[in-house]
Amino acid sequence: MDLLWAGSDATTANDLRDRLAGTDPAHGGKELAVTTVLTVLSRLEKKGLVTRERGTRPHRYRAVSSRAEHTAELMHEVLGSAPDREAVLARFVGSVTTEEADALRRLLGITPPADSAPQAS
Amino acid sequence: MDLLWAGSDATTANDLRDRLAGTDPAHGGKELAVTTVLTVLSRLEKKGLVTRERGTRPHRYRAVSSRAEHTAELMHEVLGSAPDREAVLARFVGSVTTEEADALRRLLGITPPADSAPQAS
DNA sequence: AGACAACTTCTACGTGGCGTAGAAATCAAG
DNA sequence: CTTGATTTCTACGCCACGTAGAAGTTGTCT
Repeated sequence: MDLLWAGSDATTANDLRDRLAGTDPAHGGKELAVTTVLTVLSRLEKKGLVTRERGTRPHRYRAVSSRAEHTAELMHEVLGSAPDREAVLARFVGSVTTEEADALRRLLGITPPADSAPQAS
Repeated sequence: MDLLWAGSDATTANDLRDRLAGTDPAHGGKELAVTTVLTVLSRLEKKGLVTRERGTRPHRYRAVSSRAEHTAELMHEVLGSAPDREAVLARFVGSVTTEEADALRRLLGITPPADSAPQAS
């Protein structure tokens, strides 16, 4: 479902519908009904994951945060759901692949001073 | 629900029931029915989050993984659900508190050679 | 052995989210 | 104004969760 996003941006329902059929070979050509897409979009909007420009006639929908961002948020949320963050982090880094650990080190190495507005691209 | 666990171990349903009433002041003394606990336990078991010793008569239930472990697993799962792990990690470390970042650095510094069986306590 | 109490399993009801979609309302354009 | 595109409303099925009662099982006490 969220997967509908996964990298696209500002589109109309119809457009999305088509895009889905192409991107997702799982359905074997079975395109979803446009209304389905709309419904999903609406629900996502209600959850704050998506905004839409209500001005234009074919409303344009856009993801509030990129997939990566959203996932990161999720992770953070999950992490926050535990009483002992440290412990969790410990297991987490323990279960992470070498590459991931590497990436983490790199990312933590630079020690970002604060946080900048995430650049699209 | 999972919260029922959160640190306990090998207990019987009844025991848990009581423990819940005590640990969770949210209910205002409203203890759950024992069967409720049992049901939850069963469902958790079905999901593999809990095992039980079926030998003893009051079956003893035990969490398969500690809360921390489970949370870490979840995080990992979430992380894995994205195509671009690195990007996610980047946002993640970006959104993490200083303490957490600290902990991460520490944990990554030691670079554990492999993983050892997680010791209880 | 028989009865009783404890324990577990089965089944169920309500809530809510997701995937899907049809019917109806709305709105822009010809 | 009629038409076609677009959005909203409503709905159905499925499944998970929280909660719990009824029934079955089993250990124990007399």
